[in-house]
Amino acid sequence: MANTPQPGTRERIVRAASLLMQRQGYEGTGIKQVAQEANATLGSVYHFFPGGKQALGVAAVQHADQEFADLLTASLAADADPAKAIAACARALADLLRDSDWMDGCPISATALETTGRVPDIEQVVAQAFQHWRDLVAERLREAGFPEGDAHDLSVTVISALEGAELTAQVARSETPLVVAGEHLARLINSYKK
Amino acid sequence: MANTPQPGTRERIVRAASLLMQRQGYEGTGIKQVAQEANATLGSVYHFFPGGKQALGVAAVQHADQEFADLLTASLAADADPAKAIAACARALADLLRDSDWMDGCPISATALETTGRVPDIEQVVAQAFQHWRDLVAERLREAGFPEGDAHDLSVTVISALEGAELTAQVARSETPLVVAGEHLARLINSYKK
DNA sequence: GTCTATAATAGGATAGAC
DNA sequence: GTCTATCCTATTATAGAC
Repeated sequence: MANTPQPGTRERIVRAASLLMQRQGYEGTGIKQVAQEANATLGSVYHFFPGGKQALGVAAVQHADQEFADLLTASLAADADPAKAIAACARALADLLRDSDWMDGCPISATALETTGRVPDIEQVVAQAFQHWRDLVAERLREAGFPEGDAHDLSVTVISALEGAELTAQVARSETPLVVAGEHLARLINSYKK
Repeated sequence: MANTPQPGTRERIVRAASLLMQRQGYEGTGIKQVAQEANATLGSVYHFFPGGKQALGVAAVQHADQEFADLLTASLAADADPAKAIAACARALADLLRDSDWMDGCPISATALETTGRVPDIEQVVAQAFQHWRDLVAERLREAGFPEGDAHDLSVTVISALEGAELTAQVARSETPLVVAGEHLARLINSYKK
């Protein structure tokens, strides 16, 4: 079902770049390190990404975009009540964070903050990723009967709050911020119900 | 009243480092660039910070910690209703962000994400800063009559949500995420009232 | 305390053989 | 497509004159 036969070189490079940039940021990640982690050579990296580090950053962010979108889609579909689904999503993120020994937070936050206003190509795909995630939440809320305006505003806050809670949880090395944010978001969503 | 007679060299260096790391992150900021922006020489930077870049990063984060704590304290004191005060704080952050042409978001987020789990000295002062900010919010909520448990949980979510909304607003180049987060936080806080 | 010069290393990127 | 070698620049950090 899943499409993971054996990742080709290009895909290994993108995955390694995405993981390293998640953990160390864009500036903190070297192309040579990416090649090493991907079991590829520097020549292969530049073969697939003639645009250099920026092009690699763009691909890494797009990869992470889809990865988190998949997690979000699965979380949102797991419960008929979107409020409960989002609280469960926050707990799932807390589990992933703890299980990675607090290394794997939001896959694009670090890159986003380092490049915003300075690397237009990356800035753009980062903005698209956030919009993508908000759209998934908004659509789920509309499906559940929330009016358009409420669904939009809540989707903005849901993604913002999850971002901030993940950062906070990572820095504090504690699941609490994510768990509490999930509960508060559910409460907020329920306060708009009907 | 304010204590700004003429900043000495050390203070100019710390301020420049804090501003540059806010905008470009820790990894993206060079010591030479800090020296240049501070109108100091490389020798002066290493004179005041023999610990090198890490020591400079620690000082920059501590400076930003106090800076944001001052803004937060002023915002929280500006309204008798803490819910309204926090919504106003979010709007104030949106104004600052827009007025800086979306350059000046949270002063420590980028550094936090790049160094967490990798640079213990910086990780520690980042964690202290977040705790400091949460404490200010929690104390204000307790003052306003919220029970200890609610005040604690709400303070965690308030700082998390402001962090996430600032990141989101910066990336989207829009005040909306911060304004909406402020309104949602006020609504959440009011739902615990009494 | 300040300045310049420089060491030592790592970074992004390219060339060309295979 | 893959690999190695290399160029060029920037980076952190140090030395020592003033």
